Amino acid sequence: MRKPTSSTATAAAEAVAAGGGAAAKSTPCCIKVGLKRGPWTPEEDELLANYIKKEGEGRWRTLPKKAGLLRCGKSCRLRWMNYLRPSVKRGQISPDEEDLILRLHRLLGNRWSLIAGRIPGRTDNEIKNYWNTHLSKKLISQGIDPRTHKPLINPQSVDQSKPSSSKANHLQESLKEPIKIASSGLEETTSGSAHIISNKENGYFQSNSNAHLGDQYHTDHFIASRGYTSLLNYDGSFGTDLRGNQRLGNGEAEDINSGATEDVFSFLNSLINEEAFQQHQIFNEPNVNTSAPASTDPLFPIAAATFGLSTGWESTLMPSALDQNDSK
DNA sequence: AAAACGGTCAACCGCAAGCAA
DNA sequence: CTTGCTTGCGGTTGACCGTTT
Repeated sequence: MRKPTSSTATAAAEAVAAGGGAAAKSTPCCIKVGLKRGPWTPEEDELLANYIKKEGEGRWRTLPKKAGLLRCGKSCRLRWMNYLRPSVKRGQISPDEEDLILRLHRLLGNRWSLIAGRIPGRTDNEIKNYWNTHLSKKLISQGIDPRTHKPLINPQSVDQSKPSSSKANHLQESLKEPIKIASSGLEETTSGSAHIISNKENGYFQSNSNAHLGDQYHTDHFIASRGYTSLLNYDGSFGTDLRGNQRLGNGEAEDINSGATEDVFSFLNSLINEEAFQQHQIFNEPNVNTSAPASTDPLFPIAAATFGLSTGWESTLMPSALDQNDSK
């Protein structure tokens, strides 16, 4: 990580504050005269860290003034979250962490904060950067689409007549048949398979899985048998607001391991740790017993897709309920 | 030696959700 | 119900730095 040199950082920030460079752009967050932007100085870091040590996180809007900082609250929060927090881990991403990021990304897509929440000491920004600079390139070099985790070239599924003018278009085009799954469950296709799709505006998380009708029933039982009663909707999406605990009242520190998100992470953990997903066995058995061995669990295909097991399923679970709240 | 180039990552921005008034 | 405020998220930018030409 590059540490801002005090002199250049200060000079840059001051230049911006003085109205030069990027200051010409509209900057609603720091629009007030005199607020600094750009890299943080060690002095500013110290002020912020000392203040939070005494008063705790939160109340970001008023924090800068109270801490004696010429920064906007947003900037302070970001600096604390991504750099100054004691729990922030420094140094290279380990192979284990990299593996985990890949798996979680396959499950969650660009939900950087959720991914970060499962990787102790790593921030969403760090993971996002690592993904964009390392992992996505790595996947591309392996012929894998970093967005879908599927093979990059798939001429059959791409309509070449349409220009890929945007990310959304590109992703939409990669969908063979974007099927909206009603609350009744999976929709049957002509091939007898079903698509678990919960298509966000940007197209993330679409799935062309070959889930058979009735699998939702099995999925529900899988979920129910583990106590995750509300985690999946009938459309195969997460039913819990994954961001639930991130909207806290004034002054409450975010605890990514508490509240509603705890359930989600328990669920993720179960996927990660589930013995079934370590042992590749046949999923598609007709008689699914809720107390059956994990290897027959109906979520196996989802997890298998998530964790790279070959089952014929290529689904990626889409938290559509989440997306209703997250309708960007 | 220096200019050009490309990669990395801290920081910024716009937007949206949650909540209180 | 509406409005305003606060906070958090994901996408993007641009300064910095190492490598190549």
